[in-house]
Amino acid sequence: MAISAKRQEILHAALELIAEHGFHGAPIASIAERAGVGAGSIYRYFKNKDILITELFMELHNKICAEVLEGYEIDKPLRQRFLHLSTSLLRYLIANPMVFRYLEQFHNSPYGTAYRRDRILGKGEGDLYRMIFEEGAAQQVTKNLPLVVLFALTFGPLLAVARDHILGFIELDEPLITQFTQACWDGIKM
Amino acid sequence: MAISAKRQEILHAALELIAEHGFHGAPIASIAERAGVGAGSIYRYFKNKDILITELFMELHNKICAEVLEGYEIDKPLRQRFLHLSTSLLRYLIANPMVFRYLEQFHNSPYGTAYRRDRILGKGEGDLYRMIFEEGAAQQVTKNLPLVVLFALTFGPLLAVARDHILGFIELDEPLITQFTQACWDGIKM
Amino acid sequence: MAISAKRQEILHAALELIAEHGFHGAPIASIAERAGVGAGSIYRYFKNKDILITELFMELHNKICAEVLEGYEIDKPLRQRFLHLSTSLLRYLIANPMVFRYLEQFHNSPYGTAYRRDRILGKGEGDLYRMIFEEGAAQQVTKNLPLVVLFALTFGPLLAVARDHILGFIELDEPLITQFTQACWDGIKM
Amino acid sequence: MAISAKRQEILHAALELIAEHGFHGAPIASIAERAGVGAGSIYRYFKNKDILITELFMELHNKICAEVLEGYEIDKPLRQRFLHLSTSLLRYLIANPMVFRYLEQFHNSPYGTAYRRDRILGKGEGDLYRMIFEEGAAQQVTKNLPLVVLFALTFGPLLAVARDHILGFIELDEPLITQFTQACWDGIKM
DNA sequence: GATGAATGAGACTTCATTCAT
DNA sequence: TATGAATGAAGTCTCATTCAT
Repeated sequence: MAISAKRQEILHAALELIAEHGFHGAPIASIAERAGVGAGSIYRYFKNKDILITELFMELHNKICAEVLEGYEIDKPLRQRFLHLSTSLLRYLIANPMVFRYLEQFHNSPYGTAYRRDRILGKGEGDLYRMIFEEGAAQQVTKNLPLVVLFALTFGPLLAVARDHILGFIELDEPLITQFTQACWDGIKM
Repeated sequence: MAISAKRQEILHAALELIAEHGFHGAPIASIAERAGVGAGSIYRYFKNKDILITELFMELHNKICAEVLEGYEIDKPLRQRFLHLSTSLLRYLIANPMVFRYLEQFHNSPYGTAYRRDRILGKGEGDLYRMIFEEGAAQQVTKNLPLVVLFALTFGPLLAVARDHILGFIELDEPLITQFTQACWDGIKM
Repeated sequence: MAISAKRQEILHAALELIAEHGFHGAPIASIAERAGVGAGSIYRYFKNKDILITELFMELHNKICAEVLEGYEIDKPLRQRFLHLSTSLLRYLIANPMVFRYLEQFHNSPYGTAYRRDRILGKGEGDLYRMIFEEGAAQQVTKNLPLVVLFALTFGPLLAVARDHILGFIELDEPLITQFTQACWDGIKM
Repeated sequence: MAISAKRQEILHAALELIAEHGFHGAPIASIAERAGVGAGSIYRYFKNKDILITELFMELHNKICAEVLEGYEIDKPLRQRFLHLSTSLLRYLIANPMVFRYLEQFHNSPYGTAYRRDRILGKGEGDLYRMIFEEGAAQQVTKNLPLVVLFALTFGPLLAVARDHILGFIELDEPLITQFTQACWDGIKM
């Protein structure tokens, strides 16, 4: 197995176990077993469990940002840009339920606390949303509310609906995704 | 100490510790110490830790339902009823940050998974929202979307904004609460 | 078993194992087994292994100081006081070989490093020796050398000869003890 | 790098690490890193860690013996020979603190136990001392005590004072070294 | 020959739960 | 009834040693 393949194997095993059973259900021994490596080997790739967990988060985060940027056109109208971002994000999350559940676990844990503020501050894909909200406020297209509130009106429903889809409470097909993201836009538009 | 006072003491201690430090930071020994009882005594009131945690959730849940119902008038217009429920709920959560954080911990843990479906099925205060959405759809006042999606459009932003307030990212005052709940209504209204 | 009896049992087990096999040969599990308690129980009496080891040292140290003071008469001539202390100490060490070997392990470990300076500074029985050396220098009875050197001339041979006795290289009987301590006195006297 | 240069590199790295941090602070990986070789390579030169440690001891021991013999004149008077040996040994130890600390670590570990008897039996430089003590007893110049006791009276203070110097509790300069070794002689002379 | 990735036994420590007092 | 000491399974991490490259 190539050197970096093993690292990915470990990250993948951690992703699956944590997504499925939470942090409690993912002891190092289980991660190692599922990854097909010895328990001690994990420590060659990650200094400790915290770092494994945090690096996994960062990889997933980067992946999502890249995904959402795909096809994003910065000179389109605000509404269209908003819908593009939200639709892409939602599609990605429900297509990758493990990623979604991992991120949920992560943000609701001591590990993730430090990274919550980042989202607010607009690291990553948040920055694109922030630009939309700021332009929107200037042009009186979106509501003149604090950024934090607009983020809540955007990500709150999106994550909730993704969760419900993944838990099987609803089946989000393309028409529904479209209707849903437009409803989100209704929430923030002037 | 009266028998049921001691039970409340234990629940309160658990609430505080779990809200503040998560489940990891709330071993039985600490809960007992903060409650001012012996560790063994907890097992007189609760068969095991899981049950303590679940019963605490149910008590908080009931408390919230009762709180939200306060002043609820079923024959007011849909919009007004929606705003009443959402405003009350949001006010309660930010006035009781420990409750909020406990519920977050709970829902993002193996314990809470089983109870997520309940919300969807309309146990508790969800039932009132459900009636609003169903009436709204019939009268073409609210969007004709699946209930689950409407729930997401309602609770998603509300919980997100409550979290941001509690984490100190924003200060929700009355005017902002009003603007915010109206924005939520904008999301679901036709 | 009385509460404090169990603590003593643990200390005794640690003493034996460490004296016999060194720190490497005394994992918590073995100490617990020899003490006849569960491994976890040790942590009820000692916050961690370091503290167990340090507290054991302090108990032994205090015991030795008490032992050596037995019958010590501060108004006797310097030589007699020196011989009393040294003889008592040597007798105690060879009568309690485990104690001796524990102290040797302790002083030659990261734990003990911090306590070496104490001896120099005259904590414990060292203080009595220090008084002898200072009076001796003033009266021109003992050599006018730095305290540290006089300590080395006193404790160095004493510990060496105790070790050899315990390892079976020599059998120290009373006459030999007497001759030996007098030789030590010869080393420091003017 | 010549084959035996690599072996020396490994021994030197082990010496430094063990002297500085004890056996706990000298895992094979660290020794290899400091020696500039791969971890596995160490096993080409030494069957296992125990043997590396033991061989290092033997090299140091031989070095010391050679050093002490330098300028030793077997037909000088006993006192002069004693002072020569002790002064040389002490000078060497305080000039090579790593060597001293390694030897201390070694002797106070499971590795070293087996080698303590050797010293008593007069391997190495001990043999020269033994001759002095035996001649001294015959000529009634030194005390008529068991060899083991005379060794203790000689090496005990010497090692103690070397340790104190290395730990910084005292600064041994030439005059002090002279005074000190004479005091040792006072301890063993008739 | 040399390397260093891989291994897994074993170390310390925590904690839910039991039970004698 | 209430207590809290006792337990031991389970978790994280280290490290001597091996072996494929």
